[in-house]
Amino acid sequence: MTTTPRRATLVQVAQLAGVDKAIVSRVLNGDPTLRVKDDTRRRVESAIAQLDYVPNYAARQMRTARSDTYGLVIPDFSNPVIARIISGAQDEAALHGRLITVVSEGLRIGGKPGFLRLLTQNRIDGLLIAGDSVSGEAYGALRSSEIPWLFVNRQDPDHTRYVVLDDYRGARVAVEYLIGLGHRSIGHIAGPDGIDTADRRRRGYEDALTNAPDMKPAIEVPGGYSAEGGYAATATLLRSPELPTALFVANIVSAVGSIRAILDAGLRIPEDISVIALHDHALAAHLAPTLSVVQMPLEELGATAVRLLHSAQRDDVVTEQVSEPIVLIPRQSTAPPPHR
Amino acid sequence: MTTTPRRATLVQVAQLAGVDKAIVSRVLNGDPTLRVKDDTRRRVESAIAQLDYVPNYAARQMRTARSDTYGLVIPDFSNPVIARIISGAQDEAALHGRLITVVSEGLRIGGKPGFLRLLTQNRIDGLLIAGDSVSGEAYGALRSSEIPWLFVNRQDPDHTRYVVLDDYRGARVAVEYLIGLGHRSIGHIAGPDGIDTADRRRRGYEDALTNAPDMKPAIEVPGGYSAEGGYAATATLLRSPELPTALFVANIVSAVGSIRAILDAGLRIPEDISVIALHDHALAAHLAPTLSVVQMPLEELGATAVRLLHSAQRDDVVTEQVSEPIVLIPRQSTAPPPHR
DNA sequence: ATGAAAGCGCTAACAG
DNA sequence: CTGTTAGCGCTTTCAT
Repeated sequence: MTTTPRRATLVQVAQLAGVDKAIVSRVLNGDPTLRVKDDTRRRVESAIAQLDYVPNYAARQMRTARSDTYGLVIPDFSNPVIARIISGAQDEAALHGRLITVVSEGLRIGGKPGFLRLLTQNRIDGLLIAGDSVSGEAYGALRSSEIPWLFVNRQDPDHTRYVVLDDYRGARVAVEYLIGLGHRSIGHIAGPDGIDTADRRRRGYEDALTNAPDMKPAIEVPGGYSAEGGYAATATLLRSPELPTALFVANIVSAVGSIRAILDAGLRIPEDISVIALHDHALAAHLAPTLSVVQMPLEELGATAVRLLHSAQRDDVVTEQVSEPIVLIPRQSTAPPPHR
Repeated sequence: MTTTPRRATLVQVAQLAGVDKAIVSRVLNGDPTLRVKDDTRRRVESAIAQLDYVPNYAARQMRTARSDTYGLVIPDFSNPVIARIISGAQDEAALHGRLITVVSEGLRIGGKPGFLRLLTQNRIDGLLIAGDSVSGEAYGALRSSEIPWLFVNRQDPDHTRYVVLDDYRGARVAVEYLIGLGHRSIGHIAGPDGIDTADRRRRGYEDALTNAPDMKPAIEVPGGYSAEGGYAATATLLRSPELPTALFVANIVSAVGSIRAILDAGLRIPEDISVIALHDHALAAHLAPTLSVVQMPLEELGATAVRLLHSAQRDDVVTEQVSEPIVLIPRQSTAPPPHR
């Protein structure tokens, strides 16, 4: 039988250093009001090092009622757009010495949504919501909770606490690029009806058309942000009497479905029709054809969300937009329109 | 000034119910040795409901030295294979009333790897490692830590605590399907050299060839598990003197690169060359052409990992393999070989 | 410049 | 069947 070496506590450090545990605690936490002799401080620090002391997080959390952890609710880990938001948020939180606990919105623990567990059990100091389905009862629980929260990439029902991307500008950049290539008839495979990100992209598309001369009327088909949705919407759009020469797809995942619908219809990309999508991800550069995109600042969105959660007061109105950098990445899927 | 309603504590519940807090605690935790009058139990339960009482998690954690949380180290949130492992792990943990804290292996907090923070701060009751880079010093910290840990989809350096997929069988299923279609010359775009998942897939490929009659020799090119790697390896392979009629790609992400390399070379899929990959994800059904795959039980892998972590003793040797369900999903990218 | 003391909210013996 | 007790390890206020 080997005895498991019990982890050192504050008291043991204090004993070794020959001081009271209060001193050790204050040294550890960098208490600015603390005045100690250099020698004392050194003894404390060497005792900490010698015992390999690490503060007990649970005890500290209990005492301070803080967890140094933020929660993040996401729709689904398999969404590549969300993945980049998580990365940005986690890295930013780490800069503040904090962790992020990510839960998917479908998760249920003991019959209740998993994120409510986070909320009520004092496990987090703040909550970010990047999911669609926090509404109704769950939103009520949020509103009445004591911890700060913020919607990410999505407006909250009351439009008071959210941070979103500048989807409007992203859409304009994409469509104006197509116009610059010479396209005069441009269709839009939109996001789901009634989702605010989709609305902003749609307005960006429409305004880009309106502000250019000689454009054919807008053709919009809502497609959802899935490959299936993109396929179906594009198939529908391709049956329009007036076939556009270019397509702006609201989301890179639906764009994959779009591309297949176009190729399935016997059309070539970009010879017959150009395609550009919003958001980038690793695969876009390796699809056939490689996909032109407008890359949106998703990591920055996640990071900004953490910063705002960190600094904003519980009842502040926070309505931020992240606009930089928005980058056009032309690849094979866009070209000047065909002569007809 | 509104006074924030302080959350109810165990003592308040006990007072309201007219019993001692110990009783409340034991009712709450379902202590099997507890004998109480039904009436008492009812009073306790109604007091809990009335005060909307939720146990303070930090206090409980401090007292019990358990956090009801497992850690999971991943290479990267953007990896679709990893995403499904996370989902499976999180759902299984929820069934046991536990949460999962996911950290990417590159994360650093205060100059140290983020997962070490989890480990030393009593934040987790166990750690799953699905990343590549937990080795050397970090692995030492793991070995000497008191909490149980388990490698997922990857063998640990000592080959004593891991759960992996049956990559060998997945590979055989894929290759034997190609053989069944009539292919006699099959190439392999392999995973990274020296990674155990890649080795098992390679052996499955080789054995499938060996066990079939009239097969042309194996052609293997290591490609990494990235789209770039798949593109480069496939481009190399296509310059072989003996061009295979089918390709088994070790990973779905690299398969995207593979497809593009083949199309870029002016070959058609599946008319000139068939392609099948290991692992499925949502996009595979929407690539052009849609991609045939062998779907591996990634959610089950995550869930099994949690179950093993949960039940195995700290020093048990755990070397599990998850084999069910492995499902062949034929799509457009595979067909009988061309007549030559 | 440092120590003493109180207590955060909970669980687990043990006593009755 | 139920109450009492003794902390878990830490931070913070107040003395000295």
